[in-house]
Amino acid sequence: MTTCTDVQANLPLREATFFIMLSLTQEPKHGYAMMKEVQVLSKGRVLLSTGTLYGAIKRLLNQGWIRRVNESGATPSNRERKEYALTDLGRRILKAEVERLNSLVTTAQLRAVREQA
Amino acid sequence: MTTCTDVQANLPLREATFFIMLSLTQEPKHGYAMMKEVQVLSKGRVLLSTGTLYGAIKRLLNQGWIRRVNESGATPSNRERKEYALTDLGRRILKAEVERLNSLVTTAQLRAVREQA
DNA sequence: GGTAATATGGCGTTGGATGACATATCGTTA
DNA sequence: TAACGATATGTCATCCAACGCCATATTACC
Repeated sequence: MTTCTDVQANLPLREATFFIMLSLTQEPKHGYAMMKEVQVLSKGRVLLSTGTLYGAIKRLLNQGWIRRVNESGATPSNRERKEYALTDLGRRILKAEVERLNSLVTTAQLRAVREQA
Repeated sequence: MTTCTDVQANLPLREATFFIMLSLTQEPKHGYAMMKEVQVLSKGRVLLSTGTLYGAIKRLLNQGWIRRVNESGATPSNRERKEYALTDLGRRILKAEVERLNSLVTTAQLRAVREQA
């Protein structure tokens, strides 16, 4: 584990990372479910490859932003499924990122970015 | 020049790129001025290294997102200063990015990302 | 004359994203 | 029951933007 508890130092999040973490805000999920959720959350714009997804999960675990959640005792089958949840640190980072994003939008709109045409 | 006119395909922008382009929305600027402006726009959060700045300028020129602007005939001195401005494509991309960002914030806030503590 | 600010640029390294590949199970249906 | 698409997890090589470090030169000020 290589955790950096300085929230600001971990920003900005890349798009894939942002959506992966956002997909875990409500309840724990396993990888494949996260992939599908990201697709919905991003309105189809972000289609994670498995390389991105499982690479990110590995990294996020290592950083202590998500943690492994034990599936409730008896598995419905021997089909492998690993569930993950946000840690408190992860939740704080995600919150800070949303605030950063919000500030970005406000700044940009003050600049009145418009099409000339 | 390796221009891709598909605006959506060029998103998301990295933070440095976003701020560099945002610094050019009002009037043309030269590199060093862009660096200072980014510092202000980001409220001190983003301090570009010259490596990032001039690397980005080179790339943005190549992509056709910014263009070189001739300084008004007689230079005030022989001090080298190269000014740049957003192209129409660049402006469209920046606008699309702000919209993407705005959508991101809305989505995230619907998800109600809050601290538990 | 010295120092800080202005100004431009190259180069090697790092780290996250990506696409390709590999593997196995589950559910449906022909 | 065989085939097929969806579910599910993972590795690997490659790419690219950002970053820190270095180099260089001019301008302003004391």
